[in-house]
Amino acid sequence: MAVKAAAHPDVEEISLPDVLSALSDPVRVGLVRLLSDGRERGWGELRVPVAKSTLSHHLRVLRAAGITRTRQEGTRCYVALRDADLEVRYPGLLRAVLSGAVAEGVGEQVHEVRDGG
Amino acid sequence: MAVKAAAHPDVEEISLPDVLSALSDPVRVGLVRLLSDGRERGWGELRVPVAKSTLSHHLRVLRAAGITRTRQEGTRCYVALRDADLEVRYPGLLRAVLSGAVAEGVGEQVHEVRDGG
DNA sequence: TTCGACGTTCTACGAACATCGAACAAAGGA
DNA sequence: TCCTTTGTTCGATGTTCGTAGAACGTCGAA
Repeated sequence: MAVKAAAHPDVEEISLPDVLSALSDPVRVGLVRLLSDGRERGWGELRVPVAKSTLSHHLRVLRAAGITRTRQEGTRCYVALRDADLEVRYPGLLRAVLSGAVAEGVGEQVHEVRDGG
Repeated sequence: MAVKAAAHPDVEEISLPDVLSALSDPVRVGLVRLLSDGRERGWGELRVPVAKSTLSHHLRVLRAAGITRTRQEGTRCYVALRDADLEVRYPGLLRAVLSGAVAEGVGEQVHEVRDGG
């Protein structure tokens, strides 16, 4: 199914090992970096050097860990960071991870593409 | 060898994915929680519900990730948290992880044992 | 209805991981 | 020297993960 009622854990259900495990993959960290400005992205805007099934897998892991939220609009899906929820659950964690990732260049393989880019 | 020149990465060599991956295991989080008061522990003081080879493995992962430091004294080994190094490398990360772990009870399977306890 | 675009799921595979038991090596004491 | 203690390493096992290709389902347009 192109559009599915993606399972998003409630804030209370987010688990620390799941979050850290999800963030231990450079591709997923790159996605989080891209989304860290708070703007939502369509999946077509994501440029990741993996097959689309693999990207779907990574986005599912992020979603299941409670790190991102997916919204459907017609056939297209949009993904956004759940930064507020994460801040409530793990204050300071996201910022610490992001600044570390930027400093080390983790996730630079993930890029963004403008419409028609 | 009971005593080995354990490989500790330099502060500059610590990698974020390695750190997050190391912290995504509840047993290792429990060890970090135990050490989070800054006190050094002898391995005999660590009560973990795993075989000693498994404990050795977990401590090696933590050491290789740069999270802990191991010191040898005779036949015994002592382990301590590299909290200062981690704070330099990833400011706020350790505290965020620890408070989340405490809130969720992650790593409670790891206990401490006093001499003769 | 037919077609194309989009994302999910299935299946498969190699790599990495957590775990254990057993064998091994080094330091200290009897 | 022999033995105990302590921690490492090896071999084996079952699981999970990252990855990809192929098939499928859904939506919108023609």
